[in-house]
Amino acid sequence: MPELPEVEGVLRALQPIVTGKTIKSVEVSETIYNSKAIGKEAIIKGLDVEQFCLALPGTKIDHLERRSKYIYFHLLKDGLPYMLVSHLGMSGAWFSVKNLHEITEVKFRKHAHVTIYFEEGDLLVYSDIRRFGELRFLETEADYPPLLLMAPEPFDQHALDHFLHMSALPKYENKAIKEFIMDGHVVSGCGNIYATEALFRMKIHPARAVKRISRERKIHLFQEIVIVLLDSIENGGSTISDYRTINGGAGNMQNRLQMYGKKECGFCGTKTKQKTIGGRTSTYCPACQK
DNA sequence: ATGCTGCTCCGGACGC
DNA sequence: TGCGTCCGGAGCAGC
Repeated sequence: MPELPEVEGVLRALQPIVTGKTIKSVEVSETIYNSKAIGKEAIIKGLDVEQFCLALPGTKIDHLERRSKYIYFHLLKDGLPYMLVSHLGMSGAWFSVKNLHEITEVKFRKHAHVTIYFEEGDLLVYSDIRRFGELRFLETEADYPPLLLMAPEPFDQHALDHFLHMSALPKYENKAIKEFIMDGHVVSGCGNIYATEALFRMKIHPARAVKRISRERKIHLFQEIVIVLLDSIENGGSTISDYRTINGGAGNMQNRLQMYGKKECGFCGTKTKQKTIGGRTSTYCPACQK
């Protein structure tokens, strides 16, 4: 499950490979073509397959940017800016190869759904087992308004003020803290793994109501989220289930996690508990987290 | 005017 | 072996 650190890893790997290249053509798998043909929004969002495949050729990749869990491919065509926006969802991955057979893991090769051919001769392949990911061709962020509503980057100097401001809104004050910090309008890029870790490190019960946490503790919690995200980026992200970096690489952060996916508390050894909060499985230590 | 709930994109993992 | 059920980022329609 790629969260901010994993997406950052993908971005850093992708950047030197694709920057400056020109897209020659785009191919979409028969599976996606068929899903789209019966009206489903499978991976390619907002455009039909033909429009998408016609839009990209002739564009040059000017630079990449990560925004929350999205990767923006900033493009230029005839001097005009466009963007290809990518979200990996649950199981999306990019592969830079010379041909499809270079994707050695069968499950990724089998679910290769969008292939970008470069003028330079190599390919960029988007593979997605669960098809929860998305690709959008846009002129600007405003063409897909939810992008404008995302919380600031957690490392941005305004991010903490934004977080505190949101925590006082009626809409959020009665919410469970875990649901709150996993909301992309509140914190950018913090999913189940890092929300779980940050709350464990802070010894806060994931179901505790936002309004029952002091301002000081909220500030510390936000800082802990930033620390755990940066720690993960430094360690190449967490390689869990279907997440891969470019060309199938793996990170090391999964070995540093203390609560996510654990049977016993890494601190006191108590058997961990699981509770569904905001519709998502949440693991916590009933002894340490209050 | 909010804010819930459920639906939608799916296949793999798991239990019986 | 085979079938049913659960899971999940995130937006959105409908109540």
